[in-house]
Order: sequence, then structure tokens, then C-alpha cells
Amino acid sequence: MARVTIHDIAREVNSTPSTVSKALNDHPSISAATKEMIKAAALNLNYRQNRLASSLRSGKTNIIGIIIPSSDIGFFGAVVHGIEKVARSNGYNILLFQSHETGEYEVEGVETLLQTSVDGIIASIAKDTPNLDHFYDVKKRKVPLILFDRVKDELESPSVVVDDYRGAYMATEHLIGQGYSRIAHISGPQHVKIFNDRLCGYADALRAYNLPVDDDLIQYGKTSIESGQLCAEQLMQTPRKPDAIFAAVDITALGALQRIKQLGYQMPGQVGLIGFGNESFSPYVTPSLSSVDQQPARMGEESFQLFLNAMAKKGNGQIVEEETEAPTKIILDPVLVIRESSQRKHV
Amino acid sequence: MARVTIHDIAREVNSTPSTVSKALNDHPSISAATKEMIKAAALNLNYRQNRLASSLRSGKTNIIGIIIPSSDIGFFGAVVHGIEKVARSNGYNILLFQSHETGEYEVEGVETLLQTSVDGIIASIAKDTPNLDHFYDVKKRKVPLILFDRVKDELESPSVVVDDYRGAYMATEHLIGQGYSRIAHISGPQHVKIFNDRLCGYADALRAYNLPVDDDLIQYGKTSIESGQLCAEQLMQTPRKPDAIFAAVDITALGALQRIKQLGYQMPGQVGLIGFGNESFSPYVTPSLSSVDQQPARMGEESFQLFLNAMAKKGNGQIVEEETEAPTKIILDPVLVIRESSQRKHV
DNA sequence: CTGAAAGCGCTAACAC
DNA sequence: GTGTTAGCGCTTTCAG
Repeated sequence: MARVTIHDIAREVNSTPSTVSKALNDHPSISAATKEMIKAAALNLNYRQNRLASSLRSGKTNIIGIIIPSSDIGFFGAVVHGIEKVARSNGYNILLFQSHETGEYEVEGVETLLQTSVDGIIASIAKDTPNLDHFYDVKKRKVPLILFDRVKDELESPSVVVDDYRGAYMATEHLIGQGYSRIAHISGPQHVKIFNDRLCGYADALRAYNLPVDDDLIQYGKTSIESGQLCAEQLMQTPRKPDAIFAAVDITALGALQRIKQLGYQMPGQVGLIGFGNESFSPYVTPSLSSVDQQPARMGEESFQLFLNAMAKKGNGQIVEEETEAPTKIILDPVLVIRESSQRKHV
Repeated sequence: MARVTIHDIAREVNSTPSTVSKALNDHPSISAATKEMIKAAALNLNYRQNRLASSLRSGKTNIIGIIIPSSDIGFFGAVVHGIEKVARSNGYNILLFQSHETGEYEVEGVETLLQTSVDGIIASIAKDTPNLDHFYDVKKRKVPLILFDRVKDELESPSVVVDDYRGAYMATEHLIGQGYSRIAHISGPQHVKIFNDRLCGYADALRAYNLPVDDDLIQYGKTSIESGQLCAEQLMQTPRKPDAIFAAVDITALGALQRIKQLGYQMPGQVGLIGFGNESFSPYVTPSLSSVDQQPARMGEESFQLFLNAMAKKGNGQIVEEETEAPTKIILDPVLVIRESSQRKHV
């Protein structure tokens, strides 16, 4: 009961392995009649292609590698979902690695992926990756590399990120539209790019509507509930209290939500609130938390599309061409998710 | 700049491919000296093994396939996390497929996995899988098949599930321990096994503590917030109101939580509440929701362990042996996560 | 302890 | 339109 091979089929139909192979792969130079016959025989014998042999010979695995910090984080789970979905529909499969935010695992993952001759790699870089050598290695091997969310421009790879500035702008604008006018912001550590971008989006939106940007209304917190609580409390103690808060992360927004309620303010009546990230808990807190969605699934789909583009270019014989053009950078528009916490006006 | 192969190394050190291969694989019949020399040369030439070739020849890929409904569901993301973690530390990689709850995709996934000659498959069966032929095919091909969470006993495969009965029992017991005595239950459709199991655990716990099992205190809802709200409302309208509720899913627990608060009851003072599933939102609602954790990551780890066992057996030459013993079934103990909603007593 | 030979199952030139 | 030939890069008997 050994495995059925194309030799077996060839014997069965009095043909040869190469003809069988071509027929099964719908090669144009095989007559319709033979194709049909061979395919019937294959079905009959319960033939199943050996992709290892095929890949080894053809140099193409139809497998792409994914490296993410952890599949246990909702955001990345959703991105993987998006990638897998469109990858499969294009005949590609997914080899999944987690870096656990560790450079070491990331290096290991890249190494294994390269050994497996994957056709491409889609990655989101770990927080503590000390150097990028392993990724440069990928590029040197001419394996398409696509980055998403946790991007490094130095790698000069196609990438997809969400527009943090714009998301913050939209959130702030929404609050303004709801009639709030003293809008505070709970930001995060400024050396992290996204937090700075979101702060800028916030400030610019205020300016665009001729509202003052008041330093007293900007808090720099950490990414935790407690920090959100604290920041909210301090904001409500300022002489001229805010009537709304835009928090740079949902988790601090939640902390703020709790404290604001505790202090006896009506939400969204007296104080409006919006977060960023659209976490899985956001719809379920009370009042439900408005937020900015980063479209993770879409991010995955676009990443795969970028991989496909890279493949096409490669096939085009442009392999040797100097990298004249900058790599494609897709900047996704975030989407506003309006729930109770920010909706002062009746709909 | 073609790929470096063991031939290149052999040439470099005046040896042969077979010796190089053995040295690189730490084969016992190679002297330490040669090993060292060959490894040095390999490093020097920047050699990277071609796993395709290796797998094709050896018949072992060190890849296992995973089939889950969707990586966008927190539970499955966590399971995958667990599997990948221990798989990697044992030298295995993960090929990931989503069934999207669809039999068709599941079949496709199994087919591709088999074509790729994976060493094993770990799966959680899609809801609408009409027949199990594809999984029987896996078994026929002697590829180890492990099931988790969504299990089918007919497949007679090793599996890991969580003990629903016990989780419900523990939850109910916990409420009793907190001094609640009229404990209601919001269940789900009884044709779904887990809901029936949880109902039994609930009832048995009451009996064990000599509390009556009152039909008026059992609601059969759907898996939605709204259903939870409705069930809670009806429970609070019964002549002799409950002083605590155990909900079979966190999402109905949340609906109950909202309605109970709305009706003006103190929680956990007047009404205690506990859910099941420990969803990602549960820590963040107010009051934070006690729940029963299903240990998804652990489930993944155990699943992989089961795969390893199956491999060991296979290697043992027991291939032909009749399946005398029933397949291992690991039943994980759920863990109680006590938060505010159920904690009446001071700690 | 090392090497020679064979081949895993497939595809891709090239002939016919 | 079909068949022949030659490997992809590796591991694995089996000789020596």
C-alpha cells in the first residue's frame, strides 16, 4: 500500500511520467483527450501529488511564512485570519511563527523559513529585536519580504500600516462634531511613534476647528487601566475641566471610563470618550466604548496582495534591476466605530 | 551565487556529500574531528539546509498541520499560541488552515496537508462539517490525528477537551461558598452537548450542598447579550428571586450583568454572577466578571504532546497493531477565575 | 569511521 | 502532442 505516484498512473494508462505530470498540471501542450484520461486514472487510483517533490524540483513551494509576536493577541490573530483567507484563495499556504516579542525567536523563525524555501515572508517585527540582520538576509536571498504594523523603514520593504495620525484626527473631529469643545487627550510614551502620531492628529484636528490646544488637557500615560484612571482623574481636577477625552489606546480609555463614572459624571452627557484600537472588550463595557478600528484583517489581506505583487515583479525578470523606486507603502485608513461613550447628540 | 549545498562543502573539505550530511546531522559514526571541521566549513560557506530535499528523502517534514475554524476567535488564537510554542521547542513547525466553519474548506485543508506530507494534524472540527470522510482519510494514511475542543468520538482519535461538567460544578460551588443560596442558571440550547453538561454540573453542585434544584431558576437562552438580558429579567421576576446567577457563557452573563444593574440591584451584594469561558472582555466590564477559564493555551500544548505520543508509538513499530486500547482523551480541569461579580465575602 | 551508489517523486529541457 | 533524459539536494543502505 505504498503511495501512488505519477509512475503508477503512467503505467496504468500506458504513458510516461512526464506526460502524466503535464496533464495533471494542465500544461497546454497536452491534448484534451489525454488530459481527461489521465485525470480519470489519477482519480481512480486515488493519486495525491507529493508537494515536496514538486517544490524541490520546481523551486516553488506555494508556502509563505508569517512571523508575528503572538497569535494570542487579538490584533495578530485577525491579521493572520486575513492573510490566510486570501492566501488560500490564491493557492498559498501559511507557515506560522511566533516571535514572542523576542529577537532570538524571530531569527530562528526566519532561518527555518529560509530552509523551507518559502516563497515569501510576511512579518511584524518583535519589540526587542536588537538588529535586523536576519531580515536583510531574507532580502539578500531574494525572498520577498512584506512588513505590517511593526515596520522598519530601513529594510526598504513593501509594508502596510494604519494611519495613526488620521485615526486620531477622525476621533477628535468626531468629538467636536458631537458638540464637545474642551477635548483632552491621554497619550502614551512619546518615543513610541504611534503615540506621537496620534497626538499630532489630535492637535491638528483641534486647530482645524479653531479650538485651542491646551497643554493642561494632555496627559502622558502608560498602556494600562490604572494609568487611564489616574490620567482621567488628573484631567478632571484641572481648573477648566474637559468635556471629552480622546485616549490613544482603548485600555487607557477604559480606565478613564471607570474613573469618570466613579467621580459621578454622566457619560456621554457630561464627558464624552473615545479610544483607539477597537479592542474586543470595547463593545461590552458600559457605556460601550467608541474607538478607532485598525482593520487588522484588511491589513493581512493587503499584505498578501503586496507579496503577490512582489512575486509578479520577480517573475518579470526584474530581479537584477536596481531598486530605483521606493517600496510600496500602503497606509490604511482607520475606521471610526461610534458607540455610546461619545455619542452626545441623538441620532 | 547559487545556493550552497553539501556538495560544495564536501568539495571544500575534500570529503563526500554523504559524510557531510552525516556530520551535519550529528550521526554517531562520524568522528568528532571531522564533524567539527565540516561544521566549520558549513558555517564559513553560509550553508543552509534545504528542508524540502531532506524531507523528500527522509519522509519526515517536521511540520504539523493545524485546522481551526478561525484564527480571529480569541480561543483558537490562544490554542494555536500554545501549540506553536511547544511545537517549536520540539523542532516542529506549523502549517495553519482555517475552515471558516465550513466543511468544504476543511476538506481542502486536509487534502493540502496530506499533499505536503505533514507529520501530523491537529484539528478542531468545523460546525457544519457534514461528514468525516476527510478525517478518516487522514487515519487511513497513518498520519497522526489529534482533535481538540470540537471533538468527534467516532473518529477514535486522541483528543483534549475541557471538563464542562466540572467547570459548572466549580462555578456553582463557588457561589454557594460565597453565601448565595438561590442560584439560578442561564443555559443554552440543550442539543449542544456542552450546555447540557454545564447544566448537569450546576444541578449536581446544588444537590451536593442540599440546595433544591428549582426549574423556575433555569432559563434556556441563546448565545447573545440580548438573550442574557432577557433571561436575567425573567429570573428577577420569579416569585422567589435568585440571589445569584451562573451563566453558561460569558456573553449571556454580560447581558445578565447589564440588566441586573439596570434593575437597580447591587452586584455582587444582592445578586452574584459568574460566567463561563473567560472571554477577553470579562475582566473589563463593571463589575469585573467572574468566570471559568478553559485554558486554551494549555489545550494546545496538550494536543501537541498527544501528537508526540502518537509519533512515538508509530516509531515503535506498532504500526500494524490492532487498535486495542481506546485513544487517549485528556480532559482538562477548567480554572475558576474569581473577580468582583461573584465575590460577596471579604477576602 | 568514511565513501559510493541509489533514489525520494516530481518537473523541465529537449528531442522526436 | 508525447516521450526521454536528467536532475532538484538530500539521506540511506551498504561496502570498504
